[in-house]
Amino acid sequence: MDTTSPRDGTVGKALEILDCVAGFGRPVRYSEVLEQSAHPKATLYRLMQTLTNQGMLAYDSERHVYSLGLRLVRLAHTAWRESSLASIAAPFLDELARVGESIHLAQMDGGQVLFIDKRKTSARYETLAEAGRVAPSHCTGVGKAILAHLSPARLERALRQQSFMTYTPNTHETAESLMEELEQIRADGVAFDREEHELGIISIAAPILASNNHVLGAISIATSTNRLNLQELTQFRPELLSTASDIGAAAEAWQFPKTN
Amino acid sequence: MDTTSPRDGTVGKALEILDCVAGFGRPVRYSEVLEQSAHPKATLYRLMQTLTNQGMLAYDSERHVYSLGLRLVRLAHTAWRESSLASIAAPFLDELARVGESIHLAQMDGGQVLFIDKRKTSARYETLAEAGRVAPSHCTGVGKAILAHLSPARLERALRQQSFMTYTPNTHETAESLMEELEQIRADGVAFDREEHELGIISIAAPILASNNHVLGAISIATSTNRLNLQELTQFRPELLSTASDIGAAAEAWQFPKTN
DNA sequence: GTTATTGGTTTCAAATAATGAAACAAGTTC
DNA sequence: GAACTTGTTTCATTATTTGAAACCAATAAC
Repeated sequence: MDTTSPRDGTVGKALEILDCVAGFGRPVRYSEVLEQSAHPKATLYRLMQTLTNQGMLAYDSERHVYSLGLRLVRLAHTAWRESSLASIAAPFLDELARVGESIHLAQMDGGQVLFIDKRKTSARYETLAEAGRVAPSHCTGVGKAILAHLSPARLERALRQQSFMTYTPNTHETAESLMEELEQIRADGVAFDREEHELGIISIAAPILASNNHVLGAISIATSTNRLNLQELTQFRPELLSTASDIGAAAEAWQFPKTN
Repeated sequence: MDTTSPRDGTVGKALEILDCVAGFGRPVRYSEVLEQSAHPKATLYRLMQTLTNQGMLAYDSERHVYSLGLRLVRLAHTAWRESSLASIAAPFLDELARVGESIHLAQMDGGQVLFIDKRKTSARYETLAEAGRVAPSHCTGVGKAILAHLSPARLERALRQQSFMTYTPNTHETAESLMEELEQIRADGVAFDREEHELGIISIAAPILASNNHVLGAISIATSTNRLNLQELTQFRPELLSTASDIGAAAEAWQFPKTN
């Protein structure tokens, strides 16, 4: 699972470590990172020291474990506001949420689907726990919707980054089988998740396109099979498509204010 | 406004650039960063190239501007979940939110107050736009609550990082005047924001303490002077204190699950 | 109580990667 | 078309990163 390209100097290595720590999904000891990392003891040690210094890692001196630092949260705040569709799409999502099912907004990030925003049916508040979550693209509605509209070059690269892990009996297992469906999605305009990522969860997704036909992201309406079946989910198709197109148009129009 | 310590190698410089880009609060041109940064053209150029490569910056090739990259959002997701009080505090905040005023959860990060989570009175959903926001600590309720319980050494360092910018007529202008109030806060148990950061906004805040008396963060109940006055806000004092203490206890008890 | 073992930290010469002055492109503006 | 402004590449010099090995501290084994 080699994520980043090997040669990007010292900062590349440092960031690789962040990914590694993130990958554990829990605070980790130095030695655990050492096992994963290809670097020798001393090198890794100093890098992690630097990262801790810089607030990118946090060190709990009582338990001797590292976790990701809060500086990331501070930076992500800005990233989210500026570099994602979230701020533009927010009002449209609010509107779409009135269908009464969960809404997702996602963008592509390194072959994976990165959830940028969400509207939930339940009233429970959620914050960063929701934004920032990642999922594979070959078995999610938003993922396939985006893949289907990628340029051949980008698609090829994205596919190479897929693991094609099988999550459910419905998951695509090969690039070929996926490609076939992508063709159909391109023709149809919407993508379905037919319990491909998680049994019991289905969704209908539409790509968000800029005028140059560049795909910016995707939105989906997701539900559980207990509530609705695919047939019933399809009824939201018009609203979904018009919302997606509205967001695309808004993104197009969005020019950051002339200087400051 | 020199944020990070000078000598932390290449990664330090790289991260400094991220902060710089974040500081603009909007997409920036290369030359704008160049002006701010002390580095020569070529150096900065390559660093930004690397960061872009790594997904820490995003480059819009049409408008020739950089913004913070989505990789940060992905990483921050994990950081937020693990390295902050947010996940532990969430249920307690939900409960406290029933007082009908806004609730904030904050931690200290580099002398500033970093908002980690929030409950709003209005039903409007908010995500990363809320978590990740920063504010000065010398003029906010949560900030002062935390400062008051910092060890002398940490307090001294935190104070050195304060700009003591005057936001309103009520803002503390000197360390001395602030220190005096901190003493009182320590005795009293809660801190007030008396329209020190923004006119019309007041809050009552309590520190979240671990058993070793280490301060982990703070929570506050904030409102506008249109709704309540300081006197009325004080009525929430018992609930605020007991919630803070509950969160502290929960954080104490929280041991990440034995391996995975 | 001594001896391994494991986990973490420091040293220092060698190797590599970062540096930055300057030349070079590619637009813009005058 | 000349003078800017802005962004990109080159290349010898320099400084930082590197990593084997030594070291230290704490725990486990004997």
